[in-house]
Amino acid sequence: MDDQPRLMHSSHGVGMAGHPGLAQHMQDGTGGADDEGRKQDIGNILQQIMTITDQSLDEAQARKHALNCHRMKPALFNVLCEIKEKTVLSIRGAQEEEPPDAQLMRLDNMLLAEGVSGPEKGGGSAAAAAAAAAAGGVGSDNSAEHSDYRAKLSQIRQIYHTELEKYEQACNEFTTHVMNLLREQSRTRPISPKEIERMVSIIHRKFSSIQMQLKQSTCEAVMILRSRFLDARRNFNKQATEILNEYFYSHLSNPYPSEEAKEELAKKCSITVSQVSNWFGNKRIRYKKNIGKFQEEANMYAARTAANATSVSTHGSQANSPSTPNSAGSAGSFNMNSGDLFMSVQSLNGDSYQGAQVGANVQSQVDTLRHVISQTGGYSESLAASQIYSPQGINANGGWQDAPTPSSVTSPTEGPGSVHSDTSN
DNA sequence: CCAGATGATTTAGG
DNA sequence: CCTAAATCATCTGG
Repeated sequence: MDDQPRLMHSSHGVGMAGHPGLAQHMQDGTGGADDEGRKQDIGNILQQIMTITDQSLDEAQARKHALNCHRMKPALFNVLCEIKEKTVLSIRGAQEEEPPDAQLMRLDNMLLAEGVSGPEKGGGSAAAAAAAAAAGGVGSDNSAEHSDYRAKLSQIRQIYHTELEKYEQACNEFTTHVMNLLREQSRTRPISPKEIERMVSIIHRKFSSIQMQLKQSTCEAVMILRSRFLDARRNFNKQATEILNEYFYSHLSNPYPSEEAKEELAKKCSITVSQVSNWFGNKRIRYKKNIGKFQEEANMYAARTAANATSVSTHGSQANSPSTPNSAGSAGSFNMNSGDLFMSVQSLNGDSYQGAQVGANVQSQVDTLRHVISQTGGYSESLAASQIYSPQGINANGGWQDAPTPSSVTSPTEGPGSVHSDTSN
């Protein structure tokens, strides 16, 4: 007798832990003579409950059937329904519609963007390529490197999909199982369809939280992969850098590519326009900061473009041989930035003055030539006097930006007529 | 490990 | 929006 409570709380979770009220009610029955008998009944019931798991299915079924056919059953059922309605409503009230999880959406978006959760077929390589392009692009020469990335990515994708499928399947199985169970039980206890729905949504929530973990770890894996394979090679490939540098040094007087020019460069380098912008932004600032450091580079590109643009007057004999770029002198003059030796190119530029369409070409060549000239020691001396070189736009207080008004500076040589020399592009 | 290089991002100004 | 400038985050070579 006094081991009943122990029984109640022990074993199999079949006990009445969930219904303390019931137990209480049973025990605080009216005292008196029949108390003993009542306890006996309760003991029997509990005993039955405790052994319920030991029963065979048939037995249980039979018992259930017996219960269903009990004459008092409908009445009892109604009472249960009534009680339930009261309690369930309060529960329902607390039940919130789950707002779409922002975190989950972010993960989903990312997986989609990475091509992990996208369409299975073809999505793989295409998405990988897209990701690659987005990640910094890269041109032709490293497609081999990307195959590795792609392989790993598709591996991740495969794992992700199988896991996801497994989860989904498990979820569905479990859901149908629970639903069947509930439906079955609804014959003996009141269960509204709403409740089933709620149960299902709870199950789904649980499973989706598991899915979220899966997505999260997949995202992490992809991120790691990316940083390993793509971001790691955030250096643009050599060719791209070359193209950009070429443009930069051949437009040194005004290294601000227009939108179209940016697009063109982006296309040529297979990078994005904003990457082109970034590159030029960085280049300008870094060039300006330490012009001396870039001399060698400048010479190289200047020489190259000058060589390419042969048709111009300045035979490349000197230009073609960058020689030792060690022109400390010119570097010095670059650095000094005193501001007054700028715009002097106008004399050269005079030719282009008449035709806007030629202007751009000429200007760029002037730029490159200026550098070649500044570099090739011999010239620099003679021409330095005539202030040919020095990055024209760069004055003491800074950038190319405020350069275009030569009148503001001491340029006694020319009239303001030929001003807009660097309105190339 | 460090310093330098380099692409990206942030901040502030126009 | 674009830019300059500062700064961050990584990668790289010594």
